[in-house]
Amino acid sequence: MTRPRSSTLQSSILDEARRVLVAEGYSHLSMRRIAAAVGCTATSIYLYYRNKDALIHALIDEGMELLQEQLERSALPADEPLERMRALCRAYLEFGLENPEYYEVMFMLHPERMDRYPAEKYRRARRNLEIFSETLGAIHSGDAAERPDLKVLTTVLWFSLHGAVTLMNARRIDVSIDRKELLDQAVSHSLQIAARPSPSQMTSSPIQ
Amino acid sequence: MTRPRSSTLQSSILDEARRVLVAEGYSHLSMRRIAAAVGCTATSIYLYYRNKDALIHALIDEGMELLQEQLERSALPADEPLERMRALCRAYLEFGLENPEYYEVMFMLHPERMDRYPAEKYRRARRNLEIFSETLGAIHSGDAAERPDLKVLTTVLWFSLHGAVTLMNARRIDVSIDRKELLDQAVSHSLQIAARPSPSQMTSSPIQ
Amino acid sequence: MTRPRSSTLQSSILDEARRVLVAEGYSHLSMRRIAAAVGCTATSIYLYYRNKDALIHALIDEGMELLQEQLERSALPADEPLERMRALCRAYLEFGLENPEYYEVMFMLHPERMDRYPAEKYRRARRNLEIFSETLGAIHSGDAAERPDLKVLTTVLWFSLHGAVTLMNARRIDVSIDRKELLDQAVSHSLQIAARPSPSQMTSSPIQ
Amino acid sequence: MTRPRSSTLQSSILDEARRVLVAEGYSHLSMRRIAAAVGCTATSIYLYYRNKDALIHALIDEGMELLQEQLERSALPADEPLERMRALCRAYLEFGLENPEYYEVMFMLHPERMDRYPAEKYRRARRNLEIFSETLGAIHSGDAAERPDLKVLTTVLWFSLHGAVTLMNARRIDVSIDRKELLDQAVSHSLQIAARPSPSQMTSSPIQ
DNA sequence: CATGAATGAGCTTTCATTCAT
DNA sequence: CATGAATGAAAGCTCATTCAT
Repeated sequence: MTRPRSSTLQSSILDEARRVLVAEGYSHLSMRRIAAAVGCTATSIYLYYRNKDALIHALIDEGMELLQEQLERSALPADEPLERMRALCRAYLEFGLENPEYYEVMFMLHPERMDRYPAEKYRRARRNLEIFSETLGAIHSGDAAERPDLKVLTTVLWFSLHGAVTLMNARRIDVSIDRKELLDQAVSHSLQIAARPSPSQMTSSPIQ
Repeated sequence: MTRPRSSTLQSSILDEARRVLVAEGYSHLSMRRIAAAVGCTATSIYLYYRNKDALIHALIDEGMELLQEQLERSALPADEPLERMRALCRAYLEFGLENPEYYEVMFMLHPERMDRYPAEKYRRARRNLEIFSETLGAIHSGDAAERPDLKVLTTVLWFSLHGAVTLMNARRIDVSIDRKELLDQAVSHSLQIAARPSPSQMTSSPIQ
Repeated sequence: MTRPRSSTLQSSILDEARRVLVAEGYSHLSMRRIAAAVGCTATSIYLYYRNKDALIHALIDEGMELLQEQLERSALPADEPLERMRALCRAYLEFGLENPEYYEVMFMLHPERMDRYPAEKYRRARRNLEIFSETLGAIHSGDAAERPDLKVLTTVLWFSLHGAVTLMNARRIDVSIDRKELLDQAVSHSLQIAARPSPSQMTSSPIQ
Repeated sequence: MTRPRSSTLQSSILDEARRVLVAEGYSHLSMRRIAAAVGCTATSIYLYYRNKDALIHALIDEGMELLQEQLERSALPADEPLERMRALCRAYLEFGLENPEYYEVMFMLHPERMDRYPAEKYRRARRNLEIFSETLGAIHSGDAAERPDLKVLTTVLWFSLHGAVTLMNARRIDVSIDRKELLDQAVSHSLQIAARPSPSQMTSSPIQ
């Protein structure tokens, strides 16, 4: 009556799309299947999303926002940059491991495979990296001259986290390995980005 | 009469499957297309591979072997463990970046999504990790007591490399970042695994 | 309040339908597309046109009127019947060649394939033929007794012109043929209708 | 038993395609409909025709061949060129009027709307025009110097015939007109191509 | 006068797979 | 050892149209 239902179908569609995606993966996500599950015709989906890509973009968007929230929430209690960074890493891993298919659409889809990719959608994605960048910058604040580019460092940090999430989600990890310790070590290793000596030193004598 | 020509078709199929995979990507890898390219009918493929999954498993197998060869070849000239490790990291990245589709099938396919998955297939995959493990073990040879489990360390190292390969292949990296420097830094960061202090120290004061 | 603005949408729809037709062809003429272009919903079109056929009939009507105008305008300066006829032929060809999609809808649609076809719609179409008829009649004014039926002659003339328009628009003409000369000859041949000897002579000795 | 049936499905498909085409027109010709009518799945059609275009091309081809046969058969008994020409015109009209949809696919489809048009298919189409050309050439044999290009004359002749076929098939002809006389006059007019004076004369004094 | 929501039928095409031979 | 024939399911998408408001 107070029309909380006028947007129902649209959100049901997104809900169901997310569900199918999470449960069965990207390749099983079809318009028809969503429609069947949500109780409308495939055609109706097109009333709300111009095409399948648009629907997926909405999902990605949603995921990026969710991740951003989780990252920001996790970083709040930490007042020291390094602690903040550790919290961020943990939050990122958590998000990726708890929302594996979400994560997959967000970070594993190859853009060249999406016909129409709205560049604008990447902005929100970058925002998440910037959260890491800023914290990393705070840690390294003193020695701007000698450290490698902040963008590069952030990306390398991202590599670690992303590798952890995707390999674990793809069940590529030996089951005999203790999951908790693995995650701890992954975080520790990631944090070493923050402790890296300058690249010149690195090259000459990487270990000590 | 008893010439091994009968095995020709089987190997042609695998060759062609690999070619299609590398050239056009996993999503274009269909039985029909392989058959057309190899000059037989789609039906014939089923003489040698129970189904598409089986064929893909064979491809994965082959890819793992190829990667293993490349890793071993790259490590040969290095007689110092750390140099060896650096060579291994570089070789891994190179393989992943030069064979993106191959790499994807090898490491990004979710086993639970393939029907009838023979767990046995992963054995060869693990061999590749062992190459890293052994080198890592050699570096850490002295302090077995205090360092974290070798398997764990190797896996964390793998995270870094895998993250680098997949994010770069998925074109998720800011184009303004210099590719070469990024790779150098990724390798450097990965090598820090070999330089890690003991975990207890890590936890208390990760930097210093 | 009583301003004729209410007729605006109706005419916009027709305008847009014509534009889409001319620019993109009959096969792209869909209710949705028209609605999108005109800035209303597809549903609104049904307020003014019972269905797609009705809309198309309106278009045909309009096209017939347009053709009529062009024919009449072209014939104005000619005071001699034969010159008038030549002008009419040229104008007809011009119209057909310059508005291929329009022409197609006007003259190539099969009425039996349109549901609910209002035969009355053809009246305006016939007016265009009458323009030719009248001129033809003026040329032949003397020998009413022996010439074939004027309607028949006009139709045969129409055959020539229509054949020229449609084959050229369908790109069925050998590209090595000079377009201008072809048109000249087509007009010349059409004009021979006006110069035809009586049918009896025709049959006995068509040439000489 | 003597396997006259091995090619049955293929020919049934073509038969049905032709039937649908003739009965309901090009726009109603769908793979599904053909499959349903012929009793197989839509997929099976693709065993014999690579896609819808290929199927249509087969139809066109068939039609062109049929027309050629009819033209040649009709011309046989005539030993005088002009009589031969008259027979050809009549045969062409007959073919077009008796196989309206066939004719439509053959001559009214716009090639630019067919994605993949095999240029080779046009060869057979041209052969049919050449039959006219040759006969026209025989009539005009003496005065090669002054007559317009033979190709042009043939095309203009074709205009007349094509216009007659298409307008009649599209039911655009006033029902009060006697069909037989109309056809006679159309043939007569077409034959005037063979009797045309040189273009220069035409222009100076078209009627006498 | 106009809309928003929804439908159902339809489209071409691709796919992995099976079965009789 | 290999094929040719055929299937059934599924895909993304567009269409004209309706109905309640």
